[in-house]
Amino acid sequence: MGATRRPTIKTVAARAGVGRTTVSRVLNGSPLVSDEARAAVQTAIAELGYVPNSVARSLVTSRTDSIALVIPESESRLGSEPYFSAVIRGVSNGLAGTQIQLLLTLVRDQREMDQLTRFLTARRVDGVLLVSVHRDDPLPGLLEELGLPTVLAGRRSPAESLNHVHSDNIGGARDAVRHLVERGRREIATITGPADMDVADSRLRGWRDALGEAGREACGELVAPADFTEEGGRRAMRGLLERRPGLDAVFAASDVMAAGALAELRRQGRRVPDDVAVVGFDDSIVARHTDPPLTTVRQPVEEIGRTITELLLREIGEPGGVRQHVVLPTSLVVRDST
Amino acid sequence: MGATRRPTIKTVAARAGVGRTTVSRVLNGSPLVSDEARAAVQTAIAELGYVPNSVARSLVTSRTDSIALVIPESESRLGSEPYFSAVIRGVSNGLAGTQIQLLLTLVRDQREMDQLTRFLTARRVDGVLLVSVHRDDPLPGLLEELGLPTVLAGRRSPAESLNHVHSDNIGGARDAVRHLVERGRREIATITGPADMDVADSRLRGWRDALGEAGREACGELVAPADFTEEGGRRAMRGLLERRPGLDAVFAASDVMAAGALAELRRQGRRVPDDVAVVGFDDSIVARHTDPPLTTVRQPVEEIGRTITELLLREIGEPGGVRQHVVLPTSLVVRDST
DNA sequence: CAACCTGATGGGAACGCTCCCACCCTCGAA
DNA sequence: TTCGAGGGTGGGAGCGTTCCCATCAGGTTG
Repeated sequence: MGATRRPTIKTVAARAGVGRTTVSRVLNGSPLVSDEARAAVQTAIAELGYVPNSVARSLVTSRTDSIALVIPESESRLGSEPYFSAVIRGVSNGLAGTQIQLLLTLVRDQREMDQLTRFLTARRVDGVLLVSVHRDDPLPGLLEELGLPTVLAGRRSPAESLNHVHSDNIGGARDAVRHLVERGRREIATITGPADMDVADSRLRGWRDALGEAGREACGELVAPADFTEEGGRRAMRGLLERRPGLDAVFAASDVMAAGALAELRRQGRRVPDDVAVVGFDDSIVARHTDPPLTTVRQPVEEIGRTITELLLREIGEPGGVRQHVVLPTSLVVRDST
Repeated sequence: MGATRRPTIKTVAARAGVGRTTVSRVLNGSPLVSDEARAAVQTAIAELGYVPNSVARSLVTSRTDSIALVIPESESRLGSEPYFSAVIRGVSNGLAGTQIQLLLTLVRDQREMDQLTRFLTARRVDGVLLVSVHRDDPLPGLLEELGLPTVLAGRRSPAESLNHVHSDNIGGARDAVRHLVERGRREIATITGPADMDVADSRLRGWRDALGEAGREACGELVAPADFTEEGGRRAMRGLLERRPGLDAVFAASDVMAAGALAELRRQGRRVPDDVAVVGFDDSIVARHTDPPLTTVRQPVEEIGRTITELLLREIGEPGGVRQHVVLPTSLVVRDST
């Protein structure tokens, strides 16, 4: 019964006529091996089809050669939000060429959070990427305490102490609103993301800044809070129209919310952009397909994914370096909704 | 310098005044432990904040408590295709309540394929989920050879030998085309997915079947091959209009391709649905936002994710059972494009 | 020619766990 | 009273690596 078990380093050593240590050295690229020994080992490896057991290696090196991407979101958002897919793609790109594996962890409730805590405490990964952080998220603090290398996509607040990468949310939002001002819009409202996320704050601030520049008042009635969902965008739009029937422009802090706003505007018989102009944020796939196609702020989401990965790999390679903070530029994509 | 190292099972044993084995038994829920001993161990664990080292455990049990989700796609598709996000969400749901971790592996080129092969050969996961399989994909064969538990979302061919789950692609496509027939459309074309994917085949077959039922000829000129991308859908539509200027309906094998088709139709000044009716497949987020909103075949993608996960867990739990084959139902969602 | 270095090598120990097995104790049956 | 059964227990071995250290050959130095 040829259920031959997998060859180990010992098998290889025996076959190559050398000691275990020499095989290990070849495996790890040590220069302290003679050419003959190296050749013999390599032949043996090839003949046996030997693959090192990385679990055993992990046990002694206490590295896992894997990182976790943690997405702490209510189940609904991954999927409707193309943002996450793009981040994943970027992370995967950043990992290409390394031997590092990507663990994907969706945290939906407290139970999953507890499980993740144990998992991280057990140091089953070499580092963590954290996406979509909320202000009072306990995870960043835990990670800091554990001393586990961490990079955030986004930040808890402008005073973020951990490594983090985000796009220029303030500037992007400002550009969007400036664009509306230039188009001659008089009453420019905004639909914001969740109040406990810095990304929502920043985009709101960009809106406010641009209005200030233009000498307009950023009246509180013009601000409608939502939650980055389509339904939230719809509801926010409804509220705005009730409070300010005369508004002629809306800046939504995400494309998905903008799509909801468009739906509500259509339902109420307002024409876009004739009656109301709409700008989104993200330049996700939905922006190209809405009716009319959406003017939006493009942010380099995939590049965010790649960058957080690179920072994390650096941090894992040489821990305790200076905390990094990278801001990536945005650009306005003008379509037919303005 | 309190850089106290993490407690091990030995530390706990000493503190609880028992042997290592007893601690291990408590950890693994063995009934052969007295109540006092169990209590003592649990107290010690709590006091020390002990977390078992799963790497060490893996080394001896040769289980990894993780599975891989392999997405063998050219980089462009994850992200534009909401399909993958939904599968991921379903998989994550299926894993909730287990201790099993999800590894996400994007395979974009041969190098990454080789790396994955080594990874799987080293049995660094307990099982594999494979999504978006192509007919001549070498991976399923490799997995079969390795005897690694595997479940496919989709299948290589109707004769698939591995566990697999897919939606009723033939039936869904047939429903879509029947719907077009009922709407009185005379010349119904189709835009297909890649010829080397069964999912494309099946949807094509559904189109053909429905035409047959209606006593129409499934003329080859009405078939435009594409690749599940928007640009592909656009090009296919252009080709169809050149060959058959008189067509009045198109069934696209995915929403994203349908969106491309819509764009091309608009460019050429054809009205949808007045001149040409369009049906997509997936009921992804784009379908709701196209202009006009897209009639499409809903498939339960998230459920596919959950189901493949459940099958995989079962297979891992008791290997060598009967190969499973699950088909999930689709439903037609009628919107304004037909 | 002795003392020393330097490169190449291999065995022992350790990483933290599970599992096998031997042991002890208590109990009920013969 | 003796014996066997069986629950509860703990020590040893082993999982497949890496790392530390001792060893050895060969060459260089004074």
